[in-house]
Amino acid sequence: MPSTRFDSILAKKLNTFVTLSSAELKCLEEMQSNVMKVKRGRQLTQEGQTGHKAFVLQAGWACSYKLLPDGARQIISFPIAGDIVGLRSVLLRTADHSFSAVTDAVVNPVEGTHVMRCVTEFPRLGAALLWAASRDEAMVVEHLVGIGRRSALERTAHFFMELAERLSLIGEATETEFKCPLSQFMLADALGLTAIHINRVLRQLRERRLLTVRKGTVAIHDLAALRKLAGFQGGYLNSRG
Amino acid sequence: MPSTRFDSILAKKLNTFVTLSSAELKCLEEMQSNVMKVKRGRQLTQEGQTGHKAFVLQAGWACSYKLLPDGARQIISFPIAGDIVGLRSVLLRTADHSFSAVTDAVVNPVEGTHVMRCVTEFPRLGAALLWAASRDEAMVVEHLVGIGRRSALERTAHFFMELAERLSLIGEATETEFKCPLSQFMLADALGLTAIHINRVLRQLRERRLLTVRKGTVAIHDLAALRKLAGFQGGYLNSRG
DNA sequence: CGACGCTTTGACACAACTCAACAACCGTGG
DNA sequence: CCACGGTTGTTGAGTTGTGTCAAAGCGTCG
Repeated sequence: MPSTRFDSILAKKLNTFVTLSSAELKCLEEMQSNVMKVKRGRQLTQEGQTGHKAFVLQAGWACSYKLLPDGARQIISFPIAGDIVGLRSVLLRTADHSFSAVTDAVVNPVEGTHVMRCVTEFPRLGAALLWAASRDEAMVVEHLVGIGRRSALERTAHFFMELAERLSLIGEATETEFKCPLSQFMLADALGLTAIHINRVLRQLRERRLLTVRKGTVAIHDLAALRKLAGFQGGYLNSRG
Repeated sequence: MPSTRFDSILAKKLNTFVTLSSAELKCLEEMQSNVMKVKRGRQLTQEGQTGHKAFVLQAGWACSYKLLPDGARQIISFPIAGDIVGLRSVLLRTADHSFSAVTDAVVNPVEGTHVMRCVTEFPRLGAALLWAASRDEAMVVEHLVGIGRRSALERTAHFFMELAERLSLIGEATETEFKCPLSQFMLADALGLTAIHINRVLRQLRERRLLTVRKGTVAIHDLAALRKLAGFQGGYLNSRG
């Protein structure tokens, strides 16, 4: 049994998919040896940039997004601790999205070549990373479905359900509550809405006694009703699918 | 120089990313040895299904989509010849989307385990497949941005620009025209709109002398204006980034 | 204390949806 | 060959969800 005391949060996550050998764990930890603290709001990757790194997020919140010519922003995802960002951009030669810290955060920059070496040397580790990437992609797809075919209310409910589940998997959420440092502007840019409309939606969720957002924490009042409203099927989030 | 006469369309595509050795090509062709004809409308993968295969599309059009409880449908993508479908579902144990043939089509079912073997035995081939997967994901992201932040008109223009580029890469489109067997209902479900509204948008594109869709073929009248309207940056589609 | 960022609310505008009807097309079978 | 039914496309009128503009409340931090 490999040591667990010094496992990174990423290792814990991948371990739910396949149990990694100590050699594989060692490789994974080496990959994350380079630590970097970043201030909130700091941009780490710029869309269109080449010669970039991937990042493992150790602590804090981040967001990946694209900007349009008219200044509009679409947020793709909110990576949290244990998530990998920019793996895709390593394969395509040029980053297809930007990436910023939402809160003060800790990240590990990783060279693309380093990742490739790990993957070819330890195929099982490669498979685990692929699984994580697939999970991320499934989240983007679910996001697409939400924006395309769910009402603002359903979409917002779904967003918080997914977030709750993800945070709970890393022990940062209970059944009834979790921290969430996202402003209504960010929620709006993620959900394809206006900050003003998000505000109205949040009020409705509050008045229906489903969910309250206040001072950076989300309180869930009626989980069952929320899941029903959102049509939430969390199967794509954990490895036991 | 490896033979090109018997290369599959997938091999051609991957070859633009890295030049494959004959051993790698052989492995790739073996992967595609299992041929299967499917009638239009036929569903090949069902969301939630486990123990599924991936598919390489050789000819014809397909679509991958998700259905919502209320019967609404969101189309994720329209795979065309040379595209791989369902790779992600192989990693996650359960398919996260459905997959149907839009026209009569020819596909190669591929076992997930077979893919994994190819990847571990030929890392460069694995990298090439990863590149293709990254490209597909970038398309989904761009799709998300469109639905979230572009108007119906811009979004539709962008959709056709991307399609034109993809088809042109496999030699199925000229600068001014290509075949497109998608009904307005499908366009609607892809673009997060109503068929009725798509119809109005298409009329507008026609009246502005930008693009005409008629009888399954799309005629492009003003490429430059369309790209500008759509804010189209096709960099994510080809391997020269 | 003022300034700034974020939230909240109201009144109004507009893009996209719904409902309804009809026209064009296509494959099928008589 | 034509008649037919079903699918797809087209158009109009009216509705609604979400965006826009404007203003005020609230917290926090310097």
